[in-house]
Amino acid sequence: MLPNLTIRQLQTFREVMRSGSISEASRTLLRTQPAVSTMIANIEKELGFNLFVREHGRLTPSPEAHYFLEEAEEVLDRLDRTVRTMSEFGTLDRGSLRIACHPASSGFFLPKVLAEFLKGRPDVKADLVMRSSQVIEDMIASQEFDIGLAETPRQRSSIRIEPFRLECVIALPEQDPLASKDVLTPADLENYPMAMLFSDHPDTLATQRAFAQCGATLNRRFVLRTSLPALPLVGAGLCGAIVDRITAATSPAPGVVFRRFTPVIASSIALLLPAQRPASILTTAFRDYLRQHLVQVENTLISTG
Amino acid sequence: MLPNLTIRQLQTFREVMRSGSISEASRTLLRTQPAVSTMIANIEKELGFNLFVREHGRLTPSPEAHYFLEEAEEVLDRLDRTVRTMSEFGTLDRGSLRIACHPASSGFFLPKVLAEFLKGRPDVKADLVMRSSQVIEDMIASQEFDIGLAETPRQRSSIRIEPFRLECVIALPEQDPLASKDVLTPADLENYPMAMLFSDHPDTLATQRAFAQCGATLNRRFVLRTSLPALPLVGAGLCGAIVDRITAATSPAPGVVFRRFTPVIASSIALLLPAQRPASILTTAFRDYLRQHLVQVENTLISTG
DNA sequence: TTCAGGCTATAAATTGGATTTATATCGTGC
DNA sequence: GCACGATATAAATCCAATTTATAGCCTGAA
Repeated sequence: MLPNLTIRQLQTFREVMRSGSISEASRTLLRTQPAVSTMIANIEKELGFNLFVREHGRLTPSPEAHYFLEEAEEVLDRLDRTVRTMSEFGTLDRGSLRIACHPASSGFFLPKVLAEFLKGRPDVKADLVMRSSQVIEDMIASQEFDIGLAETPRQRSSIRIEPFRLECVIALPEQDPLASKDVLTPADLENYPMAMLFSDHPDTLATQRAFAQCGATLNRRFVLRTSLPALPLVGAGLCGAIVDRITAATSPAPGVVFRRFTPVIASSIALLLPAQRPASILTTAFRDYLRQHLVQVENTLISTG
Repeated sequence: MLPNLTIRQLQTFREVMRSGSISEASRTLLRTQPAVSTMIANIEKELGFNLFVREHGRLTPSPEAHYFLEEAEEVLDRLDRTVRTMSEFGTLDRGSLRIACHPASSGFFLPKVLAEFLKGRPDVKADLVMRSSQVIEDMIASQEFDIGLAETPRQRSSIRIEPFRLECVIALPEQDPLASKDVLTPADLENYPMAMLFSDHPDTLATQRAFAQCGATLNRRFVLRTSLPALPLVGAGLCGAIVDRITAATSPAPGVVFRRFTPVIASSIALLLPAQRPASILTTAFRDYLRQHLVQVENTLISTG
């Protein structure tokens, strides 16, 4: 029959060995002398042999006691490391984040949010990748990644979706006379040189529909893969641009002003989370943090400068 | 404030993770379901975060729970090894013996006793050295060695001494007419060729005194450092020999018979143990075992063959 | 739909091991 | 010889773990 030792027994034994005395140990352990005395006696009973030789009312550790001390220290140290590590999960000081984001958020928005979130958490690992929205959907469904930010996909049982409705805005050179208006219409932009995304993109399609409905001519001067490079073009006075709200809210854009547009062109961006499996504490915290920032972008009014 | 985990909590958690269910775990742990349920809840409270997501009355482990499982297994394994090792001390299956013996016991007696004692204890280490009795005394006093067997030294506070009085015997060729006698006297051995130890040795001195007292002539044909090589000389019919009891009792001696001698020449052999420090369990057991064998040698009658 | 049977959670009662309180014994040093 | 500091032991107490009892929830079968 093997002995059955408890952590408390190991701690008590260690302290008795360190101090060389039961009374002394009882003081540092904030217990009474009999408590320690009986606990040591119980350990000895469990082990089946004595750890100390008692003579003249003093304790002398046996060779086995010295060996046991080394073992006990290792067990206690191991447990201590575990406890420390586990409590770091609770304080968000440990863990890993696997984040997949779509092009528009990958330039400034997500890096900024992530940087803020990780400030002061040197032991948190992060894996941040940029992919097309379709690919992100699969990466979340397959649980390769913990959090996705992409254009809202159709409902799938393997993904939890939190959508945000973000109006696109018009970027204009700040000197342009149109910048005096709060809200622009297709008529205002009749034949105005514009930078826009590729033809397939929903925002492009929606813009074309808006112009067509008003009978206005859309002048697509620049075709881009992402909105970000439009900003320097606009800043240089070469064109205006239809820009998603995330890019507009976070990217540096000297010499550019943003104005609202009617009819509203809303891109539906969503937080994607793997369904079924629980998220880690860190993922949950970052999800909350990210959501908060998205809500903020959603609610920020575009004001006339 | 760091959490304070117990072994029982770790064991319980591990079982819940393994079986994937509190009810199932409670069965294998031979406890009731609420006991396990509250214990898991308490672990979560201590850690400060949940390890399982409860939905539909089922548990799903969080990523942190998987990590915690690995940690818990390591702690438990470490403790398990400790417990196993410590209980081996109790069953004498582990430990080390450092034994120093004097020449007479080093040839056959101590190796035989040690071999018997270690039978079936593959993990016990032994260090057996042969030294002069004076050196052994110091090696025990300095606690370099655990057990010494040597000629009885004077009292020292750093050594505990257990003396044994062992009569020397006469070795004779079995064909010799003297072999018919039970007890020999110096007169019987008048001018008989003898193998003996060097002149300084107490047994040699005592023998010389005995012969002198009887006015008998002692014929020292062979002078040896130990008694053992005397036996083949005696067996070959070249001489008789004064042999210490330990050598006589345990060494193979074909063609040799042993007879008592008066006046008695007694060598005082002693078990030497370090004072002050407690002996290991294994040392204590071996000391008992060795003592028993010494008593046996002490009490064995030399019978006429 | 309902019912049986699986799961988990919670409250209250119980238990048992750890702890405290109280006391005895032994040695050492003054 | 006596105070002091050590350890051991017994009895009382306390607290955490466990059991008992119960309720809620979901699933699958009738």
